[in-house]
Amino acid sequence: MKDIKGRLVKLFKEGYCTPQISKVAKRLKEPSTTIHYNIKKLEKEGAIKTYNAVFDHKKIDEGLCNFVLINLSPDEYGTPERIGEDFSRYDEIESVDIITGDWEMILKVRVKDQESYYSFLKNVISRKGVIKIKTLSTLKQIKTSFVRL
Amino acid sequence: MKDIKGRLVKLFKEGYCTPQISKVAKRLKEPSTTIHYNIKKLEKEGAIKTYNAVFDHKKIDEGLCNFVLINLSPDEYGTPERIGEDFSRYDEIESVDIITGDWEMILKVRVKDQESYYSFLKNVISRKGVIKIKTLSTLKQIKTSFVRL
DNA sequence: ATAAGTAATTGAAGATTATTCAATTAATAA
DNA sequence: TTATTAATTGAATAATCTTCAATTACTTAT
Repeated sequence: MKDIKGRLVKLFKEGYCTPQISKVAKRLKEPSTTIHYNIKKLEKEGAIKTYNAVFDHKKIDEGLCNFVLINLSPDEYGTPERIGEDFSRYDEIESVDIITGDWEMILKVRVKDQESYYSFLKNVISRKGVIKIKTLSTLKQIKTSFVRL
Repeated sequence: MKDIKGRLVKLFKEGYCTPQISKVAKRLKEPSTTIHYNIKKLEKEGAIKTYNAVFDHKKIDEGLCNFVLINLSPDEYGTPERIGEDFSRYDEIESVDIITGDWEMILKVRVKDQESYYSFLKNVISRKGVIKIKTLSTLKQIKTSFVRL
């Protein structure tokens, strides 16, 4: 069999979706051309970056979700973006934010289980520039990407 | 004029989008009926919850993004879900997670500016059962909802 | 206040895409 | 092996998106 599922998940994480103009038109009780015009405008303005799927991650082998707080070495204070950009390339990382306070960065990481998290921590997150890590492990998710689960 | 923009944003936060079967078919070099079949299967399994838009929140009056760590009173240890469910109803809250460690819950909150955050903190987040709050303020977002910005 | 210019809304037509259906092939279990 | 179920596919239909031209609503400068 062809592993279509895995390839679909990969594509839908970042895009390959589109708005349903006619459904929106019916819901808002406006002509579909008006809806079309306004959506294109939002896209051109850059207000909408893309359209993607929201998963039940338990069902796509990403049952473990952790928030990861990161301290950077003082050498990196000037360029936390570079490290953040590197992290952002991994499919396992849902979000990367540079923050204020006791920690410089917070990641949201989704993997299969503790074992794969340990391996991801060792091989990806622990790197030059990262001097301290604190993991907040998610016990239950109630809302994600503005979607109630 | 009709405020179509605001209404579109509200709908697209939670859904009203759909996969682009023909684009996926071309990309994966499979017949579109095969793609269609596999997508419907993922939806039936519940692996895909919905399809939605990913915004540049700065451009939709949600320029301020904060992670909020919450301590609950011991009375609420048994039912953190109830408080989480209540929070999840607010459009300003992108995610709600119950976590391990020093804090019981973490929220991701998007509002216009510091003033509206202060008001949101006072009127929504500070409530019976919440005894301590710590805000991690986002200085720069590098990736959100699996999308690099 | 008015005119000129720009932006937003809309209906009708055409282009593109999703969906259904029936048939074939592949996988699984007895 | 054989029976049963699941997955893949092409052709036809149904539905949707997109374009275009026209109208209406806003904005700005005089």
